[in-house]
Amino acid sequence: MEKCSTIISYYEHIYNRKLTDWERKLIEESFQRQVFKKKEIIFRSGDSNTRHYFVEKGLLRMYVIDASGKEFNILFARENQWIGDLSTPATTAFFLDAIEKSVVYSISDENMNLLTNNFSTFVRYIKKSYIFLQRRLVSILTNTAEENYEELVRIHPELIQRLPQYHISSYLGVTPVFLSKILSKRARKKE
Amino acid sequence: MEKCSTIISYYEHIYNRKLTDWERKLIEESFQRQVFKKKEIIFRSGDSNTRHYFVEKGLLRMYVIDASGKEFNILFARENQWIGDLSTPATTAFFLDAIEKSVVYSISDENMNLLTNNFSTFVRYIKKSYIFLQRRLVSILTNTAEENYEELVRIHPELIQRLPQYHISSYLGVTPVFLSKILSKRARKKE
DNA sequence: TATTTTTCTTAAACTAGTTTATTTTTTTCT
DNA sequence: AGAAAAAAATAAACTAGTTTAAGAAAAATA
Repeated sequence: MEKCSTIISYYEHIYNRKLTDWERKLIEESFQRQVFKKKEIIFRSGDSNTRHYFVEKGLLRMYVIDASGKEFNILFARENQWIGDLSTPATTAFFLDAIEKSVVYSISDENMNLLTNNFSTFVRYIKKSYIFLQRRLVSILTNTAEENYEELVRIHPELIQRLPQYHISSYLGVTPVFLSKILSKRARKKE
Repeated sequence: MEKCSTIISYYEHIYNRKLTDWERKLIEESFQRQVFKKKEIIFRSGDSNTRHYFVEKGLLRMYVIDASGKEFNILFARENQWIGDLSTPATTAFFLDAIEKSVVYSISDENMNLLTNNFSTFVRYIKKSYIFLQRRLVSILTNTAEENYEELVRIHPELIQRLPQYHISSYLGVTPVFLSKILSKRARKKE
């Protein structure tokens, strides 16, 4: 009958000690137990202030839908795993839904920060790196090398100037030969 | 003539306040100024205890070399950016080198943790997620879909049982049709 | 258990990206 | 400035992965 026992034992496991009454209270006030049916959408692209989810039972997935409507899964979470968009509270590009009927504990980003006194540079650094990497993975999964090149030109024009072409091709995940093809096609177009 | 002025102003910018004398002292004791020539290798795959690098001037890149000897860039860092392998102190899979002659401040992971009191669950969560994502990006850049499937079978056999095939194919970044081809080829092989 | 819906397989024609090799252009070094 | 080395372009034959479509198998539902 303990309200958040799964979550509390999770934290006790992580911290390797019993939680104080104050900590237990904070957890019980922060987390919200939710049940999702199979195929139920938990958040969708365009939503802001998405929450973090800890799966007690079931299976969730986070995914993107590209311009042509195709889905690409980014992450799954099963029992005792976390899932959510770390970009929160910013607008998310992802969808989260339940593959199986699932029981989860969810928490807002704000409360998550309170719980973990997230006020350090290192956290910002990892968080930023993570979000960056995530974006990159999505680009590679969803776009052609040509599109990824155009994006790079748009967002980091200065890098294009400073990098030899073979470093750019390697970043895009293609051969130098293929990037060269892309560039010559591009040059022909712009006349 | 101030010893770590670039780094100190970086932290003052991030924290949005002057640093205390104690903090300045900690920074001056933790960071090590280093100069790398163009093409100089800073760390290589197999090294452990790699450091974190903050670029004052120049351009660095972190990359993997796959089985066939091909390089894939994972990350670049220019002025005022951080680079390093967050998996440290574990053995790294990456190479770090200087694309241009570069001046950097480096710090050990241990000192980085002291500086940012990294003892919260949230940090672990992001760090783990980040490392996971990084591995995934590398897999997608360097392996064929077939190899990625074999890896998934090896590392998460239980997921294969629980996921419909089209979710697996989406995770691997290929079409369900192509995964089906892979599987039938695989079944033929194992007879 | 029969029916409907969802998932998986197969095939064939196609496209994105690779490989290897050769030539041209640009950069670096003395 | 001239020679040597590194980087980029081009071509042609190849392979990994896509698309569309139709049928088979499996799962969900009445």
